[in-house]
Amino acid sequence: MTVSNVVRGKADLVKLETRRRVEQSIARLNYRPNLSARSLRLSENRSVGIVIADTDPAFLTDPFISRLVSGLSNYLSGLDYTLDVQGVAPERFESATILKKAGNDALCAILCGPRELRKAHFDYLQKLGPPLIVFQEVFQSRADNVALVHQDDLAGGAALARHLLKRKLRSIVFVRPMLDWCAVEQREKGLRSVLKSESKSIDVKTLLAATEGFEDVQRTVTEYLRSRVPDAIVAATDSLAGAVLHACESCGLNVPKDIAVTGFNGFDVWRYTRPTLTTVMSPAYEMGRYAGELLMQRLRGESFSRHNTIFPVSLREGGSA
Amino acid sequence: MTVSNVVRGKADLVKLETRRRVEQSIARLNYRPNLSARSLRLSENRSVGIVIADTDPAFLTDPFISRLVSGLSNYLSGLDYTLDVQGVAPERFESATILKKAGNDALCAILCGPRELRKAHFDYLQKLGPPLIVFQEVFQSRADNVALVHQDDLAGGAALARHLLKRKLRSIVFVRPMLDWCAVEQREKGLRSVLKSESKSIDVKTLLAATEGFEDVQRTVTEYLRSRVPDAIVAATDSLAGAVLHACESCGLNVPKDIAVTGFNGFDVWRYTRPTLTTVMSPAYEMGRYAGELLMQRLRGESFSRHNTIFPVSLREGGSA
DNA sequence: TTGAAAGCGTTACCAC
DNA sequence: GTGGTAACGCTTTCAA
Repeated sequence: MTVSNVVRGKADLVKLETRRRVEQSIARLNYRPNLSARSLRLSENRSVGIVIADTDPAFLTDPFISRLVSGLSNYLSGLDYTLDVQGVAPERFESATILKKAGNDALCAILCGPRELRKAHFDYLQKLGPPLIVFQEVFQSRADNVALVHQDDLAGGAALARHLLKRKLRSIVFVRPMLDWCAVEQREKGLRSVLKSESKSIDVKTLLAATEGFEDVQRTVTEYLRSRVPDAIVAATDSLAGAVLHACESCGLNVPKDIAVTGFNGFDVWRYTRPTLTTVMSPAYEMGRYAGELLMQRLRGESFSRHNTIFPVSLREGGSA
Repeated sequence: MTVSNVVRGKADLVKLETRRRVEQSIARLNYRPNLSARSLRLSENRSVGIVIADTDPAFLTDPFISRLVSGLSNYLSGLDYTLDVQGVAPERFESATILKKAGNDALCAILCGPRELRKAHFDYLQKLGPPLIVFQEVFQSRADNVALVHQDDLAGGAALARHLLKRKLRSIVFVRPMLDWCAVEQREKGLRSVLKSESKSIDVKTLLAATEGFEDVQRTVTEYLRSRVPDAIVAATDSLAGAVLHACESCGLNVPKDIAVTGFNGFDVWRYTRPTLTTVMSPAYEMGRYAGELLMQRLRGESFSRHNTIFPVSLREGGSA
């Protein structure tokens, strides 16, 4: 017990000299306290898990995800909490190690796949028990252990639409990957709703690329452009937009004169392209950090202060539209 | 015990009917096995920790790091191991939560900062006890619980130098961030060694940007270009190279005609720029995956099959040099 | 085929 | 100030 008191810094409970002796032994023996034993005793793991559904093995490569996870991780580290990260294919979601065994005080998740599948995963996560934050989804839930955190992709899509309407538009193509993400659906929805209400005559098409990979997108768009050239291409993300720009270039189109191009999630890519991208800025890092705050509040015994948080986004004008 | 046998799938030890009953109760009670208790009993956590030293709070944003961590995480997930991820400022390295408490079966690390500091952190990590893999460092160690895994940045820098020597060169600038990374040092070393041996008359300067941030790099390079224009700029990474391209453009320089530019770690950025970047391809994902293999081998009781693994890199020619 | 007992390393509680 | 005792949930061992 005295050793335990020293380790945990209960300085007033231990005589100075005893403390010294204990500290020396700790240094000599290279002792580190066993986290499992501590967790077992306190029934508190000081650890949060995040499960990320994605078909891309390099799931942390997505700039939105990497920023969100960084923000969450840093906030938790500051409070001496650990973050377990696991990527998982959407079909295998429920068998993720993190979910099968109870080793985290709270869970976070990013889902993808068909809406029904995402809903099923959402329900599964809720039933697991521990406090849960799901990012970038728009489900309803009245469970008190669940909170949703997402950015306002609907408004983002709408803002892009309004921006594009400054030029005369007859046709728009929305390019997105086959894989379903709630955020992408919302972007398209926001875009279409403004276009429809402003002008019935604009032709809006959706173009699916097999994956988010550069080649797939470039090929799909190039093929499309061969048959007809829309007035604008709205890409679901900036990296798609980067591939779209190349497709336009290879078809001899000038952006933005012949065709406008926009992205989404302005992190870095928009700066590198020529012209720079008109895009929508995403507060991904802050969302991760905020989720950490919500969770810690909840773990302190309070209830979630918000069950649904929507982060605003902002249009950022580049040269591409 | 019977319950335990059911949970662990020791089917032959339990009568079918008993198993059914247990499974029903598990479903009804929403039971998940407690990982801490299991770890304590088995003295095995089924978890690996990775500590990443970085001054950038969004430490997972770096494309090399995000790919490496994804590769490691996926490999571990496949074996039902968990990955704890923590970013930490180099000054606070030793106080990282993951390191203070023993909660992982093995550790991984990516270091940065002045060489002496990195060495100190390396020694600290070794003394912790559990099997350790350090990425992107070139230290020596004969401890049997340590392995080093890095890519051949020396050869990468040399390859770039040889490529650049195809044009007549009088002066080269190597642009890098203030923050020290072993990989960056190696790239510079490889570059300089070839330049020196091939031609004594080439002037090689190093230009330090305050951070890796786009604006910092662009400003630093633009200012430099105002006083003189070298024949080539070798950037420490692709994202620096992206900023360098903008600086060149804003100074009215044509790349590659007036000046050559190269990057490093060809993941995505090189595709987006105009012209595309001449860069060096990095096997980051594979390095993470491979580290996972090494660790699991080691945790199975064998010793590290290799204490120092060097991954080859390859030059990828773009339009910028 | 089932289950009782012991012990993994820690901390809350309490007696000294 | 110090340290004995019990208990956290699990698995190994062994007896029933």
